[in-house]
Amino acid sequence: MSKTTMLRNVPLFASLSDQALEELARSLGRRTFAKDMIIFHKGSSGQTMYIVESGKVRIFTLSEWGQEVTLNVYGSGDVFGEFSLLDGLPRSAGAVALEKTVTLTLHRDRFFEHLEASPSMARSIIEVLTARLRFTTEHAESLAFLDVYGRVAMRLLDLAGRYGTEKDGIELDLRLTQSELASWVAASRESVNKVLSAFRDQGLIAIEGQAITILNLEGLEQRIRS
Amino acid sequence: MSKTTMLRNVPLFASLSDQALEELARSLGRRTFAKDMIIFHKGSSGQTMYIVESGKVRIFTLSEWGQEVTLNVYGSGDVFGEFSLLDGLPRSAGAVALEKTVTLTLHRDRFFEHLEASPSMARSIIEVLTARLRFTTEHAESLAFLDVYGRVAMRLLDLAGRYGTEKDGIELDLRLTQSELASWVAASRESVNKVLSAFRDQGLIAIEGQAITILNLEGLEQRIRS
DNA sequence: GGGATACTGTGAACTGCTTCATAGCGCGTC
DNA sequence: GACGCGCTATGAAGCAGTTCACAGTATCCC
Repeated sequence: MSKTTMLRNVPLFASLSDQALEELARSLGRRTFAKDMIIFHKGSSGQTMYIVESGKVRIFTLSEWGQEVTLNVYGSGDVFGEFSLLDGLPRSAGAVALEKTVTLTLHRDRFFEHLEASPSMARSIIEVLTARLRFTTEHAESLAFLDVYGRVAMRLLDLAGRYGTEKDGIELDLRLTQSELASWVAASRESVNKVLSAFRDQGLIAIEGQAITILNLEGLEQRIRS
Repeated sequence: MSKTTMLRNVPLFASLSDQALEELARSLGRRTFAKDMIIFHKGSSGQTMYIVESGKVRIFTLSEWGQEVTLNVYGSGDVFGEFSLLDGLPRSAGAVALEKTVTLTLHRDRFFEHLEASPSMARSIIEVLTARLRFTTEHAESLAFLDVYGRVAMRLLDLAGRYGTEKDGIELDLRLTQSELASWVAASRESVNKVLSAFRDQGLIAIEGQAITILNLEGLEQRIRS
């Protein structure tokens, strides 16, 4: 896939004009990371945004008790590190390559050069950021209202939307343990286990080792409305 | 207070240059609302941002069962309706004047005119939005981890930071009922009542009718670390 | 004042979730 | 193969928070 096409699929840039996009694409660099290589550390002063071209990246931080907690996992086409690109603040979490991964990179200075040259680009970036902020604000509040079933369902749907590979349902082949899933939905590992079992028994999902297949999207969605 | 000074206190515009700010100030209108007047309805296509010059505004929406839920209350110096200004999407909630209130207004078209003229303004807006997004994302997730005590403490501190009037502690003279507070922290009215009583007994706050005075900020902060 | 209305305060029963405990399973390694 | 290790599975006990029920208090209106 061309650099321009990759950029086009980044929500932040999705509504840019073809011309602006191609110019921006020319500023993209490319970096390759071997498996288990650290891409950046929490607290470091980030100046770069990454787009995953191939491979998989884990975003992590340390919990209060020094344990690594996975915040997110990104795959081909996903963007990470864009906050530091935009606001210049230090990285709020670390990133590590889960396998060999190739990324396109965009440097803060390059980005703002383009921005100054193109007012319409500023406008579209602002609109996208605002929409995202609006969504996050509304969404986040609803998290506290949901029970564990709802929160697990929500997270599964989120993952499905981002990684689902269609195949007798939507398959999630992320290698995530129940403990990780638990930390994402603010619940105990045991509760998540029981929720998953319940979903399986209801025919909403299928479980095979660490792979989860979503059989019934709508059923899961209904579990969210508390 | 002058229009320029009001603008300067809006986080979104705080880092603009004096010149840019004064130009923007000239585009501000002024609107006055009588008590209980609707400022805008949920779903309407907003084009305007408001800065409260004097008075008090309640942001509200309807719950699933048709009941009005207060999302926020804004007072002098606060900004509301900025999402629709920035992204052009419909209002996600309604706004009503709680008392006679005077607002400064900024129209979407005016705003973008200035934006196109000033690239550095775009930059600073993007940085502010991103910082806010970053904060919201990180913060919001922690909500689900907190117990009711923590969530109430958090909300009280938030309100204190925005409305606190220093006076033998930080006084919150918002007329908010326990039910409203409860809906903000995703808990039952009864639980909130018990939490408040506990905080009072611990000497963290004082309660007089619907006014709450925070006596011990640090004590409250400690209740947040789950 | 008397009555209606809205809010606060508080106990009792119930429930969802956590914590604790224990067992089983899969996999790598010696 | 046998042991250890990490993950999954499941049941029992405990607890935080909800729901329910009702009493008390302030405020507004006739």
